[in-house]
Amino acid sequence: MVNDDLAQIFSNMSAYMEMQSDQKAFFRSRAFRKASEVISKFPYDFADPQWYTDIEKLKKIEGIGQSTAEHIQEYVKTGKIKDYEKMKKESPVKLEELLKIQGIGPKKILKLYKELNVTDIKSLEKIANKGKIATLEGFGEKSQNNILESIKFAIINKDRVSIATAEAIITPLLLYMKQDKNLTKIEPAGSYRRKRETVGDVDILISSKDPKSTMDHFVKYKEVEKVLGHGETKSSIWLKSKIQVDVRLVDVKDFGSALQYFTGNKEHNVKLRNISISKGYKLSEYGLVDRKTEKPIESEDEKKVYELLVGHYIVPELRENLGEIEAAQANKLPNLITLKDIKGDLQMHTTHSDGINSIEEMAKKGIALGYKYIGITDHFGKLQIANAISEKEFSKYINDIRKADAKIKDIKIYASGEIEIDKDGNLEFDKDALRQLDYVIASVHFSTKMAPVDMTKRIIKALKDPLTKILAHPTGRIIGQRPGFEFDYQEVFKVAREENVALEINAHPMRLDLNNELVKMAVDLNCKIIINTDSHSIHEMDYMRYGVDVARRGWLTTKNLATAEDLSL
DNA sequence: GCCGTTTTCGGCCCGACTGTTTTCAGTCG
Repeated sequence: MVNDDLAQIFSNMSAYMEMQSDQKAFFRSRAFRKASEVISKFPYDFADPQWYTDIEKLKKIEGIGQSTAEHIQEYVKTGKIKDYEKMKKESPVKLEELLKIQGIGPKKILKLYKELNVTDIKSLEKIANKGKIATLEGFGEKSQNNILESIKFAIINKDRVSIATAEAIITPLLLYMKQDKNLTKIEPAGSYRRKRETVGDVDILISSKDPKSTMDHFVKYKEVEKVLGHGETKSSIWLKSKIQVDVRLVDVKDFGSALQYFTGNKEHNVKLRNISISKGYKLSEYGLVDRKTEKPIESEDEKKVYELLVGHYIVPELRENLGEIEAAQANKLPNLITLKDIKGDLQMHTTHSDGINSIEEMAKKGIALGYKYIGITDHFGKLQIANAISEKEFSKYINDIRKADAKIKDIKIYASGEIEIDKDGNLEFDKDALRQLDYVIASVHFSTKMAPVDMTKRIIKALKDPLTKILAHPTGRIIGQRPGFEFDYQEVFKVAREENVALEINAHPMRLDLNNELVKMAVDLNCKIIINTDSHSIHEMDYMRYGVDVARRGWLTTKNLATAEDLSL
């Protein structure tokens, strides 16, 4: 959505301003930051004419004034903001790139540039490896190591975008491709089809009655920045949104085996090919053929390829060579959950803390999604920036939820709160207040660099508090920005099971935490898993599907999917 | 740059944490 791009741009402009030292720039920086926050949470698409064409309407949004409103208009119309382009051009450093490194911000970047001539990640890494950062005033040995570690993480995650971003880019491209009347089949493949949490290049498989004209149509897509390759069976484009898309054209009769091949992953395919050999076949993107007679067995229908080789169809989400092939052979594939199995959403924020919609609005959205219940979980205690609920504000908070619950008949509204687990593993809020809630959702936001053994103790203690019913975003990772903190997952999961605490899959596309591997571990340990969106607005409640994708990739069935009843709410 | 007046200027969110210091600046949420 254009809002996400705008939010990112204003956040970057804020950083550029912060690099200047005068008072005026300081407050401009704050204004940009505020605008970025407001835009990122805004529930309607600015690209919709009813918003961007009406400057007075834009200015009514808190935090957006004349200048920001004009910038929004400019961006929707032209795809660029001149002031921002100017900032980028005039800056001696690649700020956007360097800001991805944890622990350094505009001020430190400026210092690194002035003292050591650091201009991008590459020069930063070089200087850090030479040990020069540790000698700089305000930096030290630890800062240097943290920078190096963060660089490694940033490099690994370079050029990958979240599944939600990829989806927003690919969906209109698929629609555009379908306008071509010669196109007979189209299906995205690769990690995108497997619903991986991040996507590098996107592979799309197509068939056409007229390959040449369909490929011409593809490379003429209006979002193309550069055509990287243009042939009759394979073309590649680099989109303005900085993502590469490869299209492969195959004969309709080979579509199934080609789709199988290009969906992967690699290890899964290797194993499948070995199985085909042992059965006297040969499997490639051109079909399943008899090894001796070279006679084609099956090529058009992917499902049949699987049924012939391993007995049952394996859905793309499971194709990671994590036991799915053996499970298919033994007729023990899990009956994976689907979005329809989700009966409610037990983590969301409202205007009582840092959300932008009211309790009633969230409830109505819940009804529209067909939910039986929702849980309001505003921030409590110390998180001042999140406008957390203080002990003084508590009674109004809980009363408001009870009132809304009494008023709105078609959905149950639970009263809860997202409570910080302090360094020692205690829930950081007045216990008498917490007891009035229907449940407590506990999570870690601070002091995340603890030794794993201490973090394990800390979380376990919180799980053993009888008030805790859900452990939210257990590892705290933010995709592409920071890895999760480490602890003894098995140990923590076992305690969660014993204490009947559900482990959360946070469905926000930047979190997806637990990830699929940890979901599988938790499922194997027979833990209860809950999927919540952690929404800060009604439109984020639609993120549930990303959480369901992770759950499916983690082999989750309804047996281990927690409901309100399971948590005895 | 935004906002709200005391209406065209003056004030603007804040606490914890980290790594660096020995009282603090920068970062983060």
